[in-house]
Amino acid sequence: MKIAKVIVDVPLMQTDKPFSYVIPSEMEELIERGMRVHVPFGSGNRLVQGIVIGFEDEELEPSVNLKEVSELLDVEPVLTDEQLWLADEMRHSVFSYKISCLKAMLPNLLNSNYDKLLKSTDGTSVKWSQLTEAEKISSAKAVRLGQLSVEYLAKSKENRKTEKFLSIPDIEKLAEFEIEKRAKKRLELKYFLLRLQEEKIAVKSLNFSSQIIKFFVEHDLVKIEEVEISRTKEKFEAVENDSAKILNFEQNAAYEKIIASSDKPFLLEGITGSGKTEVYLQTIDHFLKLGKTAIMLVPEISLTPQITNRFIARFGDKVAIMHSGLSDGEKYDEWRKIKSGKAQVVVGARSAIFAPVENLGIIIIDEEHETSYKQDSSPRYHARDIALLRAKWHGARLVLGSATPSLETRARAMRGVYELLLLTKRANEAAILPEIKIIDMRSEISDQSANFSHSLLTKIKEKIDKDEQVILMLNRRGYSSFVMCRECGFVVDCPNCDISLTLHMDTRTLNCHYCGHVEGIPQTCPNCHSRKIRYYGSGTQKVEEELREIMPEARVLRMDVDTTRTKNAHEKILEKFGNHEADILLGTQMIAKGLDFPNVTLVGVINADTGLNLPDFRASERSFELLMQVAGRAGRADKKGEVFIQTFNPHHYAIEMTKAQDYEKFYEMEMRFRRELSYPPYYFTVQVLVSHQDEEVAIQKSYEIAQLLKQNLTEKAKILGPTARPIARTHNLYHYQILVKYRFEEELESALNQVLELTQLRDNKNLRVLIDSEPQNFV
DNA sequence: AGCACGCCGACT
DNA sequence: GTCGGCGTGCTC
Repeated sequence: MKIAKVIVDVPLMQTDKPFSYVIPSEMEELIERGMRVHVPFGSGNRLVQGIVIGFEDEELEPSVNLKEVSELLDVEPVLTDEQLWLADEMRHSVFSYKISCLKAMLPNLLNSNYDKLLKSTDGTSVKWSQLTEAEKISSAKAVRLGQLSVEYLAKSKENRKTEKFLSIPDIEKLAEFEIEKRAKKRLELKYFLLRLQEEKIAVKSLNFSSQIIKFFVEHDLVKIEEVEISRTKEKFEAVENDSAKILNFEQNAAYEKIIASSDKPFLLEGITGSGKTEVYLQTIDHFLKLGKTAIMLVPEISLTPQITNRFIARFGDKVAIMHSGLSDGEKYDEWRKIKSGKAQVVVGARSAIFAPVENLGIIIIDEEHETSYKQDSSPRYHARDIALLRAKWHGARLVLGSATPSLETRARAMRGVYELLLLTKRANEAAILPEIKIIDMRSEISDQSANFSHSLLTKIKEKIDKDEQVILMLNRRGYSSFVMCRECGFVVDCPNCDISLTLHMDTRTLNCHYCGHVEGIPQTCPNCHSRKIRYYGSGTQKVEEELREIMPEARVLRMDVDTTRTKNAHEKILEKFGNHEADILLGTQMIAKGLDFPNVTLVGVINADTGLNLPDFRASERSFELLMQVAGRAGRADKKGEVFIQTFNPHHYAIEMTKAQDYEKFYEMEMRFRRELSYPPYYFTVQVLVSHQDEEVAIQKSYEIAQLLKQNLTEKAKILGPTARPIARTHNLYHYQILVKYRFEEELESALNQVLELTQLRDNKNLRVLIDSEPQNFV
């Protein structure tokens, strides 16, 4: 008797282990590791989805009565052996359920309901769900033999995009077929088809009515087939081809080293404009030529057409793009394209690291310092860790690229764990580094404006007069707009969370960013009933208003969460700005990344400080990275760029090092500080977050947990807290956190698992415990 | 999560 | 006497 070990889709601690099911004999030769199944689960035998992770020949515990697998959901495995292994490896660090790890690797569509369409070579097709059990088995065998092809079908129609194509099975027959002279349209189509060069033509591109075409179909003169088309296809057609550029000496040295050895990962550290992307493109090309595949990770926020088009231009339809803007159906299309081997280059955000490519040659993580590579919900994996595992499995290269590497990465490069490759020159040698000016807002507050210094305003005017463009960044971290009464100072707070509500001008509502609570904007102060209640939209909106008042002649484009909510809004704004339909692009962080507008000669940072004083040991690092990055937007072509940074902390080292554009010095200073305070990269960190409705319970339990950790860890581990979270209450829960700093703790994993076990006790029913290894955000 | 088993209160 | 309250515990 053959038995399947199945991980069921019931994300709970008690069910987080393989369950054994008997494989019905007719399924025996079809079932494989990595396939999805339906199995009866629990006393009610409700059907749940599960993933087969292995087999046993004998049942290990004959005492338990095994049930049978009800249904095989796949004809070929949706998860590879490598992915099953990745899930096992991941689990040591993410403290999540195995099923969650597995599901993170599948497109959403496969995690929900869908059907399969079996297509035979003669064009007929049948839905899997309509087959009898016996037919299912014979069909599956036919798929194996290549007699049938299979297509997954979402239950909801809009997930699939097809187009009808026409082909001519027998041109002779068509030529000989007589059509009456008075049937002018039919004759027209006949001659059109006879002159046709292409093998297939899209029906919609023909200028003939469906009636006419139907006549040809009925006489077997033409064949119509419905072809699923990739939703992203249009994009490929619009991009012009591009070929490799000549590398400069440094770029070439980096290229040679990367292709030469896979001993250790590379850190490609190159200043803005040094041509990292060209190195990526050429190394990828090298591996493609060897018949291998590539994964290129880019932060979600920079996954703009400007970036993706460079890959499409170079590699054409070998590229699959994966980002969160795609619908489930589109993501699924791309996944299939990769899985089938049609795409060999995957460009995508964090989750693209799981792309089902085989024969991986190289993984590149651009802007490796970006925190978005760490998922901030379960499973809390870091794409870099997954990349290391995959590179190991495939013997592939791993390249981490950045102008401002994270301290962790750079420190590893210094210790020789990674090989450091430096690009110190701009690829376009004419381009010079921008000049950065720090404006001390303590002495320069303009009487005209609350946000602009006199010198920045003057400079903006000067640039606009010269017909050059300006980018203005408002640092929104730790700062959002709220409604306040001018009379009594009352601020509207969220009833569930200890935080003020954020104003959304587009929907005219007050929203809580934590629990999603929404309410209307009050007309009078709820506290003192004064009418002097004032508000502004997003910070950017307020700045925009000010700008319009001071400089009515300037054309301003605003880019923030409010203006980019709709699909493609992002792209449209950038396109407009690129066409010089505006003089000023005003936005939040999202404008700092990867944009390249040659006509931009001034970058202004309105408020450099907001991120600086956050209660997060990475606050300086983040600010420095962001400022360096936004500074890089100025003067990328032959025009010289200028950068104005407004700050109330002009002597903060993150600001001073930005002015000097000196990563090395910043690295040194920041490392010293991290060493003194025992933070990464000198120590590893893990955070335990304890939440409960009752604050007393939350406090008490978090002390218990801290105690448990102390008992199980060595004296060298440093346990901070428990302390209340910066926002102590959200969703009506009180949050307390414990931070463990450690170097070598063999018992850490088991101690943390013990903490999780605690939550299983009945008196801890309402206690929520989250474990986050190497947390990236403390606010 | 679901679902059943189980052991106490107010009802035809 | 019994219907049903939801506390407790298990799921191959």
